[in-house]
Order: sequence, then structure tokens, then C-alpha cells
Amino acid sequence: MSDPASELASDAAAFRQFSRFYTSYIGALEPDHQGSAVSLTEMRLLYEIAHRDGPTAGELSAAMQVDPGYVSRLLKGFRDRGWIEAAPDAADGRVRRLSLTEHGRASFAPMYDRANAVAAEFLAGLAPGDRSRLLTAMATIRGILDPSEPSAAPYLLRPHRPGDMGAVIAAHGRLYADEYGFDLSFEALVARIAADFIDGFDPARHCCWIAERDGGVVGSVFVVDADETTAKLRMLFVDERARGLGIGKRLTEEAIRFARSAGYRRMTLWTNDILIAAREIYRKAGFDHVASEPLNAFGVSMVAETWERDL
Amino acid sequence: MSDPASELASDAAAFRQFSRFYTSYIGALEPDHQGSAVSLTEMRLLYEIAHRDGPTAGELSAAMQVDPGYVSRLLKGFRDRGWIEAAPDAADGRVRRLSLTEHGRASFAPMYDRANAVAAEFLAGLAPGDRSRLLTAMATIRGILDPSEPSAAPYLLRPHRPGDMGAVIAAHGRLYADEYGFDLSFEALVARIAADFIDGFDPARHCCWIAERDGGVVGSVFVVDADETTAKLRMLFVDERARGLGIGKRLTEEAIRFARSAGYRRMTLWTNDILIAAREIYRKAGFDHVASEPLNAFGVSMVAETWERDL
DNA sequence: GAATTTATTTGCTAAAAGCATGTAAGTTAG
DNA sequence: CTAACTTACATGCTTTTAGCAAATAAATTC
Repeated sequence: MSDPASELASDAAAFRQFSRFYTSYIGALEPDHQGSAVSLTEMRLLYEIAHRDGPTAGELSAAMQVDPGYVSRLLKGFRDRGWIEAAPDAADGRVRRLSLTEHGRASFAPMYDRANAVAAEFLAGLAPGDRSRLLTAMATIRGILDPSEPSAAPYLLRPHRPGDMGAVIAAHGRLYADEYGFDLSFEALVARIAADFIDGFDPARHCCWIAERDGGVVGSVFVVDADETTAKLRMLFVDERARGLGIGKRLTEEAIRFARSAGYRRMTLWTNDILIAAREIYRKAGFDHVASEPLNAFGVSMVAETWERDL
Repeated sequence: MSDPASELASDAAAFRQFSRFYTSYIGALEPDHQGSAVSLTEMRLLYEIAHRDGPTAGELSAAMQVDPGYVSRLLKGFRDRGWIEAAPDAADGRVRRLSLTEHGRASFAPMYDRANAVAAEFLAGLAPGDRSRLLTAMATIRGILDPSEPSAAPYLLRPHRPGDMGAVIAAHGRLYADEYGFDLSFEALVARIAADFIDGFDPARHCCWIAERDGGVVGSVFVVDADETTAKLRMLFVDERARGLGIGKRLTEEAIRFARSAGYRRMTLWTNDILIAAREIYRKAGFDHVASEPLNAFGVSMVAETWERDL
């Protein structure tokens, strides 16, 4: 597993195994096209015609990776059945813009609905949590394989809810242990801070933002009060796997926005010299480094830093 | 979106859209079978023969949902090429058990490897984070759609390490909120217990077991000291998705074993009347219910119970 | 305006896969 | 123990699916 080449090979095997599984699974789930009025390819073609704006035959052939001659033949069949009509293009006399007729739409809809109904029935049989996990996972795969479909936001900011504090604690513990060699006592400290946050939570003065991606917590930021007019930013983190999306910047901005609207006049935060990426985010967000002191904690030596900015 | 029926319908549409996308995507990715020695179906068939133990033609036809006649014909082709051999069954003279010959294995391997190599090359082109997200998402889908394949590795017990306390806290918070309606203050309580455990950790007197499965924490148990001769079992949990594997029983046994070897003479634990499954585990592990008192906490009314056993 | 390119159609063909029937081996009712 | 039925696989025949290559017609380039 440590050898990158063999890891890649086993990933490839897993990938293909999934594909094999999925295609056969879907084959079993899709209503039987055997003997039905339209084949699966015809169905796809109709779908594309319905969901594009006046496509041409060539466009469909290219998009679906189907032989143009075959597409032409299938379209002829649709025309014979009165499902589509082909309007000559104003600019180019060779191409013909295709669209479903009323009759085509009426014929296609029930076929499409029937297939969807089978899928819906299947989904309804799943536990609600599984259903959303399934669709999230599908969106994830789609987002990775098909960059043209940026499928909604790559991440989501939301307030905290049960399970989040633990996730934030776990992420801090793992991250700081892996990257900076902190020992377990750091995770204990974070756990206490999180517990204090919950027990003393005052929505007017405190706030927590959780960054979520693929159903998992990938970032957080907390705002608590240092004194009457000073807010304190705490526990900012972004998971390694979600970096480069601007999540850290966004969380910091949201924290500042909240602090301002809650009436604080200054904001302070505590960090240290080894957290290079975080320092950069703070600097760009308008914080200044105002004090330093050496610190031995969590089994590591570092320089603790205080940063501040006016709001 | 608030209407459950229309939500289900849109989920179904998303589900099918993904399937459409994925099958066409995979079709494009698989090496071109056009003109190649074997068709995709032949490839699947060879794969099934290689990965089953002496399958029969009928078995393959049923599993792959392919016409028996067609399967028979394809098998004949394989036999003609010397790729498979058919041994008559001892019990039933009609059936013939199939297996790859050496030559068949040698012919199949490169085809299979080539397909895997294409997949590997594709995966190598992805960002490393995307690759792991992709495979995780695939495993998620597979786990939901195909519960019969609950991954090879059942589970693993190990001591705690960075990130585990947070995971345990998160699991408690989520689980008790979902199943019993506990509010956030419960998660804060668990966080404090976990923090205290780490800060006061004494390997001779305390212990923590983490149950891990597919790289995630799916269960835990803690042993701390109540007094000189009494051990206290705490924070036993098993994730919903890992139930039925005997993890709860196993964790409890390990906790008892540790307590005994650490020299404790009694073991006590605190639970409540609504945790039916946990109570059953404690009962079977030899604990007796010795005291009850009503409790209002975490936004819920319950009856707190103390259980004990000698070691 | 001839040559070339592009969008679509059509003739031909091959592969893929199903249906119906056949055959031999096994099972069961009388 | 046989006749009737069932099961597992094989074969003949056919349909469906889909590709290649050449044809046609409009558009573009030289």
C-alpha cells in the first residue's frame, strides 16, 4: 500500500470493479427495453432532443458518441412515427434543427416517467439517510469525472449541529498530529474549547460556521468573546483534502462579518509560527501580528502569536 | 422541495441522470472492444468464469442476465479457442463445470490488465485528493446498493490515537441526537469526558478501545477508575452501520478483560432505560441493574440506571 | 467557378443477442 | 419400472443494434 504504483493499480481495480457492479446493477434496475417500443439508445436520443435547444443530428451524434449514420436512421424512425420534426436552419441549409412534436413529447413522457418511477420506487425503499448519502456520493463522482458540470457549490457553509463539534475536534487532532507532531493533549484542549463553546453558547455573541463537503465536515471557524468589545476567532481549520477551494478565506470572512454585526469593535486571534497557511489567510484578511512568545506545548516547541484587527 | 413526493421524484431524476452519465462515461473509458478479439460480454463472461468456482453455463446466464442460448454459443467459442474446459459434473450428467485453462488464463490476463491499465492511467490523471474522494464515493454507493457485500474487512480493535476522541464525540453527538433527540449539551458532556480521559490518562488504570472499519471509527469503549477497586465502563457505542457484527459485545469483553488484568475487583457503568440495545449487551456480559433514578438532561426525560458486576 | 469541406442520408454488412426448438440427462407419479 | 415431465445445455433461425463507406447536397475556400 505504501508503493504508489501498486496503490494506483489497486485503485484501478477497485474503480473497474465498481463500474462492473454499477452497470450490471443499473441494467437490472432499468425497465426492460427488450421488446419495448424504443431501445435504450433511442431513449437516450429522445432525451437529448428533449433537453437540448434545437439540436442538429451531428451534434447529437457527437455528444452521444454514436455513428452519424445510425443516428440519422433512428431520427428517420422518429420522424415516421411523428415524434420529432426537423426545421431547416436559417443560416445553413444543410443542417436541420430537431425538436419533439407534441405527439413526441406525449409519447416520450410516459416512457421516461416509467423509468423514473422505477428509480423512485427503488429510492423510496432506502433509509432516508442512505438516500441522501447515495445522491451526494453520485454528485461527488460526477463532479470529479465531469468537470464541465460543476454541480452546485463545491462546499457548503452552515451553522453547527450535533456531531459537528466531534468532527471539528477529530480534524484538529488528526491534522495537528500528522502535520506538526502535536500529541494527544492538543485534542483534549480542543475538546474542552468546543465543550465550553456549546455550554456557554449565546447566539448574539458567539458563532460557529461549519464547511461541509460530500457530507463530511472539512472546515470550521468559531467566534467567541474575549471582552465586551473584542471578538476572538478560534479553531479555524480546513481539511487537507479540501484545500485550494478558498474555504479558509471564506470562513474567516464570515467570522469577521458576524463579529462586526454582533457589535464587536476589534477581533483577535491566537496562532503560531508553524501554521504558515493560516498566517497567510489572517494577513490577507487584514489582521496584524501584534505579539509573540515562545511556547512549549503538545510536545512541540513553537512561537505563539497574537494577531488583531479593527472591525 | 418540502413535498416528500416531489423530492423523491427529483432524487429519482438525479439518480437516473447519474446512471446515464456514468454508463456513457465508462463506455468511453473502457478500451475499445470494437474489432478486438473479445466483446464486452465475452469479457464479462470470462471474468465470471475466472472468479467463480467451477460455474455452470446456466449459473452464468442467470447471474449475468444473458440468454442461455447466447451464453452457450459464446462458451463454445471459448472452447474452440482452448480458453476453457468443461468437466462433467459427478452428480448430474447434464451440467458441465467450467474453468479457464492455462491458455485461457494466459489470454484473459493481458486483456484484463490492459483494461485495468487504462483505468489506472485515467486515475493517475486525477488530483490525488479527487482520486480518494472518487473511490470513497464509489465505496459509499456500493455499500448502499449492495448490502450483501459489506466489505471484506469486518472490523479491527485498536488503542486510541489522534483524531479518535473527536470521532467518538461526533458519533455520540450524532447518534444520540438522531435516535433519542438529545440536544447539543450531550455532545459537550462527552467532549469533557474525553478530554479528561486524555489529560488524566494512566495506561495502568485506564484504557480505550476503538473499533475501526473501512478506515472509519465505528465503535468505542473506555475504562476509567471509579475508586481503588472499581472500574467504570464508559462511552460504549457502535455506529448504526456496523451493527450486527458483534462489535458491542466484543468491546465490552475487552473492557472487562482489561479491568480484570488491571486489578480492579468490580466494574460499574451508567446507562439509561432508553438504550435498549446497550442494556442487552450489558446484561449478557454479566452486569446487573442495581439502581435507577429519573433524570432530565439533554432535553429529554429518561431513567438513569447503574449496572454492576464482579470481576 | 472549381475544389474542398461539412451535414446528413443511404446501401451494405457484421456483430450481438434473443426466441424457439431440439436433445440428452434427471426426476417423479403411477 | 416405465411414461411423463422437468432441467441443462445446444443449435437453427431471426431481429436488433450499430458501424463503415459511399452518395448527396449545401457551404466554404482558393
